[in-house]
Amino acid sequence: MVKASTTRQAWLDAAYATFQRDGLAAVRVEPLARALGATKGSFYWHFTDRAELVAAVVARWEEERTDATIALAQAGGDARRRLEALFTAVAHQRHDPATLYVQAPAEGVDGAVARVSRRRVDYLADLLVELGHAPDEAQRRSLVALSTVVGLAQLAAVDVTPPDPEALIATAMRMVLA
Amino acid sequence: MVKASTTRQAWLDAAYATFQRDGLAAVRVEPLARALGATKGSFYWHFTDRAELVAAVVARWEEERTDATIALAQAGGDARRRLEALFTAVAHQRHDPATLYVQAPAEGVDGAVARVSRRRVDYLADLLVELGHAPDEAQRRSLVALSTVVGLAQLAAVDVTPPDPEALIATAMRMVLA
DNA sequence: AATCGACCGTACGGTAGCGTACGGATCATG
DNA sequence: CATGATCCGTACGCTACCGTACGGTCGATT
Repeated sequence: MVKASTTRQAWLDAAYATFQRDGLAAVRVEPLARALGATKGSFYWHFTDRAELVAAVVARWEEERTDATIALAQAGGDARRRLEALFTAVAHQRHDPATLYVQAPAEGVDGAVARVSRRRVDYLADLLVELGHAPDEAQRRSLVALSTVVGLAQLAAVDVTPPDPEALIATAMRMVLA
Repeated sequence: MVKASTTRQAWLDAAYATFQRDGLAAVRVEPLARALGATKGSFYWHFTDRAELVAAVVARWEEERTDATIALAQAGGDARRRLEALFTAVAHQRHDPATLYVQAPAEGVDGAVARVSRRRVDYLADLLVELGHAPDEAQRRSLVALSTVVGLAQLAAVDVTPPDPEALIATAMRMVLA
C-alpha cells in the first residue's frame, strides 16, 4: 500500500547518481539533502535508515545489470559474435564504480554484488562452452576475464592504463579464447 | 641529525600492521594511540600530520615490494622457471590490501602505487620477452595478468572465489603464455 | 643545582556525519 | 470545516576523528 510518494524517488535518483559517480560510501544523507534542497526531515520520512537507501540503490543496480546481461544473452548472432560484442561493450560501456567491491561488505550489499559477478561469469562461461571449451575450463577462463576487467579499473584509479586500450582488448580476447 | 627516537618507529610499525590488515584508511591516529597505550600528544611530536604517517607507511611498502621484485629477478633458473615461481609466489603470498588502489589517490600516495604496479608489469613483461613474445604484446599480456590478480582480490572481497584456486592459477598461466 | 630540550598527557575546538524529537504546514475527506 | 494523515523543516544529541595549546616530566648538560 505504498502510495509512491514522488520524493522518495527523487532521493533514490540522486543517491543512484552519486553512487555511479563516487561509489556507495559517497551516498550520504546530509550532502544528498543539500543537493536536493531538502532536509533530513524529508529523508527520514521516506527511509528508516541510510542503510535502506543504500540497499535500494544496489537493488536498482542489480536489476539494471541483470537486464543488461539478459539483453546480451538474447542478442542475435552465433557465440563468437556475441562474445565479440561482449568485449567491445565492456570496453566502451560506463563501468561500475571502482570502489564497489571493497565497500560492498561494509554497506551490507556484498550478496547482490556477488550475485551480479557470478551471473557475469556464468554468461561468459556459457559462451565459451558453446565455443568448445570444457565447462570447468570455461568457468575458470571467465573468472579470469572478469577479474581482468575489475582489476583494470583498480589500476586506472592510480593512473596505470594501457597505451592502446583497443589493442589490449584484442589481446585479452585472444587470451580468453586460445 | 634525527636522534632516531624509539617511538616514532613504534608508531610506524603499528601503522604498517593496520595498513596491511585493513588498508590505508584504517590508519587513524586516535585508534593507533589507544592500541599503543599512548596519546596524540606523542604522535604529533613525532609526525606533523596523519599524512606524514601514511606517506611513511607507503614508502616502507614500496621499498619492500621493490626489494621483493628485485629478489625475484635475481633468482636462478631460466625464464620459464622464474615465471612459474612468480605465479606460485603470487598465489600463495600475502597480498596487498584490497582497498589499496581505490584509497591511494585520496591518501595522496597514488604515485607510489602506480610505480610499484608498473614495476610489476615490467618485470613480467621482461620474462615474456625472454620467452619469445614481442615487447608490445608482452606488455599487454603482463598488464592483463596484473589486472587479473588485482581483480581476483576485489572479487574475493564479496566472496566470489574460484572453486579450485590451483587450477585457476594453472589456467591463468597458460592464458598468459599461449 | 638550575636549566634546556625531548617527550608525552590533558583538554579543547572544529568537522562531518547519523539518527531523533517535535512542531508546523498542507490536503483530503468525513 | 474540523480532523487526521502525510510530508518536511529545525534543532538537538551522539560518535569518531583531526589538529592544537599548553603544561608537566625527566634526563643530560652546564
